[in-house]
Amino acid sequence: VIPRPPADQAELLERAETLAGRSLGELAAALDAGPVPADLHRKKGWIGRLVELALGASAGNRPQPDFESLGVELKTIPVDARGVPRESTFVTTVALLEMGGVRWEDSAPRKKLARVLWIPVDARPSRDGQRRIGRPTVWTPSPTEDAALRDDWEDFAELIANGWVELITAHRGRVLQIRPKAANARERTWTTDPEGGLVETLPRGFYLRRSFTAAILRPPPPTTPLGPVRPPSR
Amino acid sequence: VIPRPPADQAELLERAETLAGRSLGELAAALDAGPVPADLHRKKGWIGRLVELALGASAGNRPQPDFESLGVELKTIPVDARGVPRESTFVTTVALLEMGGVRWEDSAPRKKLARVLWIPVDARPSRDGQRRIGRPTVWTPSPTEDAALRDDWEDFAELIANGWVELITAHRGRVLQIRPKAANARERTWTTDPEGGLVETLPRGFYLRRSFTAAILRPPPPTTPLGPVRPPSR
DNA sequence: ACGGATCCATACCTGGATCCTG
DNA sequence: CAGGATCCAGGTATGGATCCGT
Repeated sequence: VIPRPPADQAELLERAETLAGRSLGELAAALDAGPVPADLHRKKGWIGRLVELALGASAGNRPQPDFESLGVELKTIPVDARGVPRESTFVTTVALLEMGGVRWEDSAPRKKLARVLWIPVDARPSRDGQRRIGRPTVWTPSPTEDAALRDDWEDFAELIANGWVELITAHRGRVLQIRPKAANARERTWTTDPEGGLVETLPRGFYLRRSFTAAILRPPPPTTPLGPVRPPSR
Repeated sequence: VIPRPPADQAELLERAETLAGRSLGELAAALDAGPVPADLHRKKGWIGRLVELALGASAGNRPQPDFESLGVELKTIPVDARGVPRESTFVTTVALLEMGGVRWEDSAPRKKLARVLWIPVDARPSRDGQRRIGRPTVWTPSPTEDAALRDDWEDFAELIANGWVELITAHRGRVLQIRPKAANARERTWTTDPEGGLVETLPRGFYLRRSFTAAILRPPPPTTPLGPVRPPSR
């Protein structure tokens, strides 16, 4: 039972809506994807792959968007009972050697984030097989959001291009972070040092902060000329 | 039971001598390498890996020589009852884009062939588990052999550097051939065309002709001032 | 709470070679 | 017979993310 790729974005969103409310167990059974692993806490990518399968994403680990012809990237995101993300979101690996001379507009994270289909997934503790899929959100960065991402990215790009990648910690960046992305802390990749030579360093990835994705999933309430609406007091 | 790497070439050769006369079944059992596959005709590299294991070769698919610190390349070679090779011998992949501006002395096949430990393996049909390992030969190209290899290599290098790789068939080369090296004929890699642009083509490898390896495994009988020795007629 | 560290699946690549028609 | 085609194992890289100690 493997669905074909959706023909257009409307069909993709339609399908994503049909997933809302279904549990992981139901979905896996319907897709003949085997039982929900008992040790789901060690199968970190399992839900993401399950939803890819359910939506007919071009499977595999290719660098293209999940729905290449549609230009849509799929991201599942674990949320609490209120729909607030429990984790930051991995965006893409940091291409350390290519951070010089690339503009934000042409950067890998910008391309990944150009259009994202967010699928929230209930991540309340101890409910593995019963965890439910939430309602999807298609998102494209607003000018404000794009500017915030660009500001952070340009800060990182300058540091890295100048060989100061070791100064970067997860504290940096208002909406976008750089954190390790590797099998373990002994992994190594190449970067440039302040003198322009090649040196080894830990592979890193771009991540979106929780506060940023929280705002995406919870659009602000509409404001009126009279100010924010308050619930009637009884 | 996995042997450590040999300390020097003498130890390597010693160990290789102890393999002579043993069957694949015996060797596999001694190494705890599982049973000899029944469908050995589809496990093309199995014997090569078995012997690597037996001799403590730095396992895996790294581009280094099998015995890196010794500068020795290990090659098993299937032979008939007389010790004559039944197949040509794969040497290395053709690095199509790097054939220009490299001298034979610095080329990949030259490095691979600088010193080879040949292990003949009985390849008479229908004797799978009973096939026996033969006596090893350590070989370094003689000046004559090196010149023959160089001649062929330079012919190939010129063709490829000028974008004429498609003209190369296995008919070409007196001792060294170029033939496909790929999972199948639809595989593609890059090469340069006659105008210097990049085009896709089938990945290829260097192979030693049977007649060449036959001469390595069967050194010529000593000649005397009276001519070749003939068996006494009774 | 979150910054640093890590876990799993799978595609891809390389190195081991021999297969198999015409 | 041998030129063209192919087969398998295992390591590495990439993409899916969440884990977990302080």
